[in-house]
Amino acid sequence: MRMGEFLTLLFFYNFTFVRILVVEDEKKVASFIKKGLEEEYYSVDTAFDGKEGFRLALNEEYDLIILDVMLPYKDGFTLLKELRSNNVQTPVLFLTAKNSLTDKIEGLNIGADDYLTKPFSFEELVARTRALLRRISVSKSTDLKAGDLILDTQSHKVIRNDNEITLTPKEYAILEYLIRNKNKIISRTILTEHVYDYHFDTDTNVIDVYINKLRNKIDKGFEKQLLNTVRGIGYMIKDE
Amino acid sequence: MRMGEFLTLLFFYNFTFVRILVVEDEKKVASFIKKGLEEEYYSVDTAFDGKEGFRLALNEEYDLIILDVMLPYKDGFTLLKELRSNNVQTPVLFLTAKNSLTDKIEGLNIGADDYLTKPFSFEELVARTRALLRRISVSKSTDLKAGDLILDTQSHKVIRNDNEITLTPKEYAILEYLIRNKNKIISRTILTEHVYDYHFDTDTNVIDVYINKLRNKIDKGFEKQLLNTVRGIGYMIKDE
DNA sequence: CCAATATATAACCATTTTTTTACCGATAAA
DNA sequence: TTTATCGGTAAAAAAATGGTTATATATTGG
Repeated sequence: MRMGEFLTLLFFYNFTFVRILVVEDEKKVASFIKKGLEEEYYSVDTAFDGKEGFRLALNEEYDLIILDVMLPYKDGFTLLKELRSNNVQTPVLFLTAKNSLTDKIEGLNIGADDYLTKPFSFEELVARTRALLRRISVSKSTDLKAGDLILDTQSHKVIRNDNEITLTPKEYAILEYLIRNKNKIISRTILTEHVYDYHFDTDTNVIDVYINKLRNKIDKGFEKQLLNTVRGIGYMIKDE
Repeated sequence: MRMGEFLTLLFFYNFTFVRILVVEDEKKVASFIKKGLEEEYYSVDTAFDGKEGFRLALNEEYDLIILDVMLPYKDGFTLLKELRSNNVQTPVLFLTAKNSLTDKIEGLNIGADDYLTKPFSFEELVARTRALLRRISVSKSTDLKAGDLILDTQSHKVIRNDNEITLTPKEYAILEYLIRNKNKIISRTILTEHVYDYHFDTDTNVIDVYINKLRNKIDKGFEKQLLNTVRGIGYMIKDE
């Protein structure tokens, strides 16, 4: 694989999902946020202490970090400072337990992009999240197209020939990746790696099976077949 | 004048702010309109480009939007279309720079309530503003609709197919929220947050149970199902 | 054309999510 | 006090999804 291709893949990998890291020691709160944000179609990781949060923020690529101030091992302020000094510029939304800290944050101005005082409404959290993501112009709201097929990234539905087709999450994930990389040959390995977290060889034919399911849903009965197989390699969605 | 009357007058003239958003990139024109309307006791916000206008219109609650057609970043037509698709039904008064566009507006009929061709007299603007506000305050119905279902926000009753259905308070609360946000996917988290005051995870299936109760009351026996489930996320009321 | 290999498809099952039913306690009405 | 209604819990039933496996079909090189 040439470097150019590799970079292209990385590029698309990052923009397919909007990734959010939640660093919060109260597991209930953490899983509540995770669940809620996932219902908004974000991809969410959680960390329960400062160290783990730091490790993840440093090694993975997130579009947003939601960060509790009070954390075991390493508090939010320190964590953020260390991230910034490691050149991690991911926007951060602070969660503060007490009102008293609010001024501190405003005063400190240590690079947090926004903050929220507990207890907060989930809707508010979503609003701030959207605002921050918009600010750095990460958006998942534009429709994707390939030929006469429209992929609605909001509702995860597909429209072709005026009728609406519902996709399952897995079907959607595969189709989205293929459309984002349309006119490029996508190998099964890459596709698997993207849709699953497998970073190793799996001798399974899930991808083939899902391609078949997708074909039944989006290509069946149409003149032009969007899902093309590239023998020996993988698949490609064509759109001139 | 009795005190009561006085208060009533005060109430109507001062305390019920009629909020108007002016989206206009020519700052001179914008501030001219703002100043003039404020002298008429309206509360006026301004935005100088389409994006900012969209943000404000979406997040604040205006009674009227005065919208220039030619705007940076996002033209007036697009802006309006996006607002409508986000269920913002605020009446819009268009400002068009050229006469030639006039017909277009009439033809397009994209949901503008009135328009004014530049240059206009301020008096004319005020007149149209009054007319629009009057029109909506008269026609303002307390009922909510989705398809052939009518939700009476006064009596908390529902009418579908000519027969009246009584809802319990909880049923009503859920249905009202869904209808107010119709054609949008509403996650269980958001729905729970609105119907209850929980701002944390509740590991319960009340929402599902109530959806079931609602379905029995409003969807049973009908061809078109209003309450759609979005697997893994929540529910949505559809109405095209 | 045949054997080898790759892909497509159908059937199937485990798991997860949603729907439905039954029931319980609190509160209001009779 | 008894009865009915409502809000909510819990668990069974039903449906959708994810994925495996087996088999059929297609493609390629020799």
